[in-house]
Amino acid sequence: MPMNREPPRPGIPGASTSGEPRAARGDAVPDTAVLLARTALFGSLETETLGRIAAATAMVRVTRGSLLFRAGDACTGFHLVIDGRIKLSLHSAQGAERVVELPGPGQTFGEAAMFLRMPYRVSAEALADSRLLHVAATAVFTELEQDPRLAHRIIASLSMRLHRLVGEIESQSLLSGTQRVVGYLLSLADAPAAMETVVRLPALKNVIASRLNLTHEHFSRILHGLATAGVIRLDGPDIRIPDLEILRRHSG
Amino acid sequence: MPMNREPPRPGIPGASTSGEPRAARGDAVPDTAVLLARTALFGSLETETLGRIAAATAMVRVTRGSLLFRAGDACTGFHLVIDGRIKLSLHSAQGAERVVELPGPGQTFGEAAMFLRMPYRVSAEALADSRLLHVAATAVFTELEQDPRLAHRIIASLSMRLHRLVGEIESQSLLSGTQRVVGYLLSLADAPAAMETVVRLPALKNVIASRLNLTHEHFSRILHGLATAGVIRLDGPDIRIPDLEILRRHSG
DNA sequence: CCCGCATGTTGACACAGGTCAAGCTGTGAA
DNA sequence: TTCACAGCTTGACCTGTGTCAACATGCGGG
Repeated sequence: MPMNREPPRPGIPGASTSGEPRAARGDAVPDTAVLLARTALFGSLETETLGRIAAATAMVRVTRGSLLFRAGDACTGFHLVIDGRIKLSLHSAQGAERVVELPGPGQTFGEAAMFLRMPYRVSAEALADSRLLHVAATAVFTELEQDPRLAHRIIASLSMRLHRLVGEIESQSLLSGTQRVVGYLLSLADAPAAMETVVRLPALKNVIASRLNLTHEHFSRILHGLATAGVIRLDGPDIRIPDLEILRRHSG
Repeated sequence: MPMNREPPRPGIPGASTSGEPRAARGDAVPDTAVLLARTALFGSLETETLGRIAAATAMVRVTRGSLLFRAGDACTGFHLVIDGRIKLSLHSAQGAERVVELPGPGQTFGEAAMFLRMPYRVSAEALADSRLLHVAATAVFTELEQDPRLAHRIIASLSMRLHRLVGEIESQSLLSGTQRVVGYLLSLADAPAAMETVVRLPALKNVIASRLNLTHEHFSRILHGLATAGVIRLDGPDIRIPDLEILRRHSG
């Protein structure tokens, strides 16, 4: 097996009954309701509401390389990543792939398709062995009737995603390849300090390249260009950034 | 003044008090509530709810070339186009422009910024003398508390927009210039008939070019390429499509 | 009626980024 | 230990699209 950059935590007891709603004693997975309460969508909801949603939530385990769903499949709910990494991608008629997003722990995906009651537009593949929660659409819809706060959250979350997608379009049409890479590296380095920062790419380089709408060859050249310019240093999957400000100013 | 492809209806009496919530007798503008009820957002809402929202709605008139708002401005509500045409665009630091959307009569914009309570991400400029309704955010928020149906509508509308934006990203990263132009022409020709169809570009060609992420020169060449290939015929702002199926199959 | 400017077309050329191909490197399996 | 292969790098080359510049066209205003 090739390099696996995000191995599952070593000590997870088998618990082979995947799809079980609530994790039991000793398992590394916290309570479903607790996990849901940590998301932007369900944070600070009433305990009862949360409980009912948790009851309609199932744990899903996917192994590296397996498909969670593909574009065109019916959508029965949305997903929350517990651990691992998922690749959301579009596919052209000729087979070309374009990675759209790489949700990791704490992130959700599939809400838009769920609320539209339309099939998925993207395919989802596990880049590492992953555990997710699948929240059934029906539960969300029934709670939505009752709780205006939940509606607020959903609206805010969708708007935020819309906002970010516009940013995506902006970066793709107005920025050069190098600028997109720089912007991406800066977005990974959430620390705003001017100190040396190390970022780890959340997936293999060819995946990141596609996420940035570049070929992996071009991405490689850009990275090495930045390295010879001295604004980053390459170290396998890690990228050392001596000074974030200098990198930010490096327009290309 | 240069060519104006979308002149305001000829016989609109002055009614110089712009910003008046409700249009009076004789004016070509229907009742605010009626206009709102026609949108996907507010359709089939209770009359009272609609009335309260209509009371918080103001008519806005903008002349061709003037800015409705620019990126970074605070957002106090969203807009519904009554007539005319608005250009929503992004601007790079170097001054390059990218047209994102061209909302016309019946279409809305600015919801995402409103719900996020964040400043606008795009600028809005009138491409023709236009009339719009501005719906105050406060009114939407208060009605949202009460009416779960409104919440549903908003969620559906945001999801739909998200869906379309993903399509935008797909077309930009997976399709060639010619394919994007063909796709755009087909989207303008809503008639699914195989009969000869005439579509009129909703804005000047340089604007459409930017909307498709092309230079106007390249757009011109693509259009003439399609014309010499025989799949379309050019006639100023009109484009005649002898057979939609043949155009659809024309990949490149 | 003519001038001027906005708009669009066309040509020559440049360049970012894609394609193809060869080779390197490190990890996992045998 | 060795092998095989996935991942990555590097080089040579190609092409789609952008840039720049010249010119056509047509509407609106003086």
